[in-house]
Amino acid sequence: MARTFYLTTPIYYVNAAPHLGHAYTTLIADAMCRYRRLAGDRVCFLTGTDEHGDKIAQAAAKAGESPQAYADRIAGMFRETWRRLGVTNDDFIRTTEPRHKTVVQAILQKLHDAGEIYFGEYGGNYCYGCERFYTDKELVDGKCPDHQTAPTFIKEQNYFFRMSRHQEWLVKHIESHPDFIRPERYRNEVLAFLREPLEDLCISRPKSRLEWGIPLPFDSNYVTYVWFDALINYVSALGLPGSERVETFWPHVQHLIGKDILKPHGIYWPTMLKAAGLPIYTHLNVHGYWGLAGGKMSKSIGNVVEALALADKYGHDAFRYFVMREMTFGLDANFSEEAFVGRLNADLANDLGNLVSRVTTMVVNFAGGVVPAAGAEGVQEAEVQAALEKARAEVDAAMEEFAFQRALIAIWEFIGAANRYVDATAPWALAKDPAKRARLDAVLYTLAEALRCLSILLGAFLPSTAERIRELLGLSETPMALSDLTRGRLKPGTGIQKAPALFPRIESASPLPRVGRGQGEGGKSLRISIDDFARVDLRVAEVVTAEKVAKSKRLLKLTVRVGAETRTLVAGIAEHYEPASLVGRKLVIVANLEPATLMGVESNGMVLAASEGNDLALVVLDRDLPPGAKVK
RNA sequence: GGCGGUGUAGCUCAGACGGCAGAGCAGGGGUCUCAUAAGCCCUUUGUCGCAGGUUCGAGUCCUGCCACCGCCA
Repeated sequence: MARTFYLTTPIYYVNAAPHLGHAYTTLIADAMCRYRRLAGDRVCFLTGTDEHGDKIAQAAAKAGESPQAYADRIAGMFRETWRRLGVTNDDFIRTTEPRHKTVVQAILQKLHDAGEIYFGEYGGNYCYGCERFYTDKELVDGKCPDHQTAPTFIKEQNYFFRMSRHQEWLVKHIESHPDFIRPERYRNEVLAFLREPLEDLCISRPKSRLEWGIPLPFDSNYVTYVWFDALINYVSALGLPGSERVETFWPHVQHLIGKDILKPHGIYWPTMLKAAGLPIYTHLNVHGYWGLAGGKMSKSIGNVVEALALADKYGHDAFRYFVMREMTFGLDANFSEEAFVGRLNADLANDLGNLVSRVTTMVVNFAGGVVPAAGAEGVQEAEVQAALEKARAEVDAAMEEFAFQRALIAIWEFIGAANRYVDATAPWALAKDPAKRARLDAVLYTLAEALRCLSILLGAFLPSTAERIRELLGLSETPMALSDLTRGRLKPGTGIQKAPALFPRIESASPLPRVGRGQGEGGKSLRISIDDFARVDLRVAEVVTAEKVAKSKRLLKLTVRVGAETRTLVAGIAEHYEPASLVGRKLVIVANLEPATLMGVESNGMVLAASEGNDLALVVLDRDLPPGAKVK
């Protein structure tokens, strides 16, 4: 039974570039919508940008741009990021678009006509940074607790939304709909907040103070408060209330947000909808934060923007997998490059990638690259089938409640079952005995089928990988659907290609000895020849000058003498060495490295240093030698 | 200050109704050779934050304390 499904991400405030937090929200929304499409549902997936308010006007002024030009630029970055990551949003709403303004004004007028809005006076300490008033009690030493700046006393008349009158039914609604706000911890938080009397909500800003907003339809001296404007995007993207798309999708809307914006979505928004005579959303799904410090080791990932850059470094599907597998929906999680690479190697390369690789190779080697006849099914095939059905049911249940982590664990249990099936049936042994041809065919058919089903199960989570698996199976033209998750859809005779590594293992940058496993045998491995090593020109270099690179925490700019030559290089050691302490010291550098520009400084070489966790030590000579001496 | 959450193996975390402490990763051993030094099998480790209490029996219930986090003020 096809359902209608409308999912929104928050619209992202354009005062910052897209980062890990934005990406997580958007990618899980994408996975959810892809999954619903695979299930055959009618889906609308919305994201966009929030572009009004003081902060934007100020950021634009700082950048020397008009607010609109500034918003255009940042909104473009979001659009481009989602395109690059393969996000399948159906629409992208911007609060500066005419279609949005029209709906905001229509709703404001309706509320005004219905007596939900009144004109009143308010005076208080206003912090421009926070875009809000503070009570005397909240100020610390008379200053804004966030910005440490003195607030400005402002007395002004404004329009207020009678939010207080909706408190009672909102509490009842939340109590009678246990999964209205989920997970439960956030529902409790909203209910706790609602134990106190709800105040009316100021929904306007005088134009004398702020022009960058949507004018109130009933008073041109005021613009709409940014939150009131922003929330309405969820409706305005569909059209005016009463229009066809609103009628179709709005009754099924679910929102997805981070816990930082729980209050506007859990309290303001339902009361606004109720007052405007629109249906209340069906679910508010709230996720936690990504921590970057979270332990000892994530120095390599300085900030949330760099964390997002790892998507390009290691692959978009790997990134999707990591964020969905690592965070329990609703709780906080930690992001580190180390954990990312760990997941990539253990789950994607070893389990999934290797399964695809071994199966396709066997079909090519043992069956001439063609899907063989299905043959008879025995106990072992029944086990694979049971594992598939279990995974499918679990994924389905998990996706009902945004439990992406559980869905992926379930899929990986199926991958494990398929890997065990390979070992248990040992096709390479069957291939040696012509009398076992039929059995071999049955095994290879079962495995090819497993890959086909896997491509569907993965379709919502690792879209490119799913597509690549289907290409190998000659199914790139066949649309994916959950309804095809039954044995027997793959036609015998279909040509199968040998798979290149879907997820090459990322070997650790630090040359830790991998002892205890396999003993090497000199294979293809990590080892290099003496000639390989000779290509690296290591030299002794004497530090002539050292200074910090402006605006960088970690980088030092060094001038060094290497033989007769003096060159500049940049080293990420500022957190461990004072510039002055380095002058005159002899270090070891890689002298024939391609030049690179770091923070605007061209670096011609690399300083060698050992590091472990947060500790770092430069490589130095234990006896004096002249600069330029070769190290080998 | 009030309310709530969390604290379980080296790491990340599961553990409705109280009944002999679990998974994945990492580590150790073994095995196969189709495969990405991958797979598969076996395997070590825990004062379950601390201190009391209820109980025949408590990560699991109660009380107090400690640490960290969140919401509110």
